Amino acid sequence: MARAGVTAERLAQAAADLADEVGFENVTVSALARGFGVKDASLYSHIRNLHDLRVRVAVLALAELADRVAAALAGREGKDALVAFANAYRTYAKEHPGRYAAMQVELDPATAVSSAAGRHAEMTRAILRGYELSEPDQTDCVRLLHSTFHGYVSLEKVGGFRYSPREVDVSWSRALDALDAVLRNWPPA
Amino acid sequence: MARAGVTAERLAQAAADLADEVGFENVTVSALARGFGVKDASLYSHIRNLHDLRVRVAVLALAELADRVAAALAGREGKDALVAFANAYRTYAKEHPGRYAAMQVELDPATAVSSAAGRHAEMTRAILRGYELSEPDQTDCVRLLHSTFHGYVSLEKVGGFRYSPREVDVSWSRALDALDAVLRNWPPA
DNA sequence: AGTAATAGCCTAGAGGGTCTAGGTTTGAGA
DNA sequence: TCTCAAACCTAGACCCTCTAGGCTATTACT
Repeated sequence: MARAGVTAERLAQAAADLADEVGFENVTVSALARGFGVKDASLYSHIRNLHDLRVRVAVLALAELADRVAAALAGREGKDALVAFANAYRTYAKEHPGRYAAMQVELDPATAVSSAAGRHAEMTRAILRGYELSEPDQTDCVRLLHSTFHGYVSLEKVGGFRYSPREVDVSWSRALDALDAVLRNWPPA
Repeated sequence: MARAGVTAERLAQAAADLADEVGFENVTVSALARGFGVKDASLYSHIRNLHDLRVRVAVLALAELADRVAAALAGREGKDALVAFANAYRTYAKEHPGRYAAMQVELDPATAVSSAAGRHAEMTRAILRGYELSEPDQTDCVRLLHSTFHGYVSLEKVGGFRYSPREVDVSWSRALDALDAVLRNWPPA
């Protein structure tokens, strides 16, 4: 019988696609094996276990998102850059809910360092260059921005904003206005 | 043989405690049944299924947190109130990681309405009364605040802030300063 | 007090998932 | 052509969810 040609990379890709379809929590090694026309046990020569698979999806998603954000950021600065970053982030989360959920798995330090997480931090810092901020304010701002983006996207997904007629997109762009304002006028410690 | 005295409420309580111990995702009907000295199948006369159990934990956590926030808010206004709310939120999330995770399950509209979610929204609006904001800005602010709180707490938990020496508590209080500033000076549309 | 109804608990078991141990096939290079 | 490691397999242990159907303790009513 012909080989299915499974590799860890293909598994991660397939798992990511499946996650976007059925939800990150519902991705199973079994379902993946079925997809490749192979027995469950076979996959364990490519991945250590389910957690390992999930981490691979997280790393993949982190890199994909970093690429998108980098593209969105090209040639922009100041508020333009802020808005481009934020929208790239939110759009990715909406288009790839499973991948986005994967990004929330806790990575062990080694994996985190070798992942695209550093690029995300760098790019956020790049935005802040338009705002005349120095350390440690910069770090505080990076944390605030990331928190707000993630929080908004994540509450939007679980339906936390459904109980007001106010359009979610409008609130989002007002939130970006507010972030821009606070970065331009960062309060002294 | 004596009855174990299982009720849906006790199950939700036990599930919440277990969630804080082993993580919300790892709460199983089986483990719960073992805790009560009862067979798995017996629990299904009290809960519909695992999802139902999780929703009950979410509702429980929502109510508990609302109580805490209400207590923290009593007699405060303006920035004091903002900080008290935020800290009550973050403290609860840290003390009860499992319960906090439960709060992120998607509730169907009926459950959401009958839950304490409304109280949370009301209390956030109460804070904003110290800031001279009217609709629809108020709704935008509620969303921004909630997003930032949730985002920060949630990134902190998965270790997103571990890669800078800057103390997480300090960044947090600077974020609250920033939110206060932006609420006092909410940018026009 | 006697009885009927109900709620709480049980056994049995189907079905699906993770993961290990150990065996067989395949393909690429010596 | 032979070798050997990688890719895949079977078998099976173990845990989990949830249904069906049955027994029993408690409660509620006559």
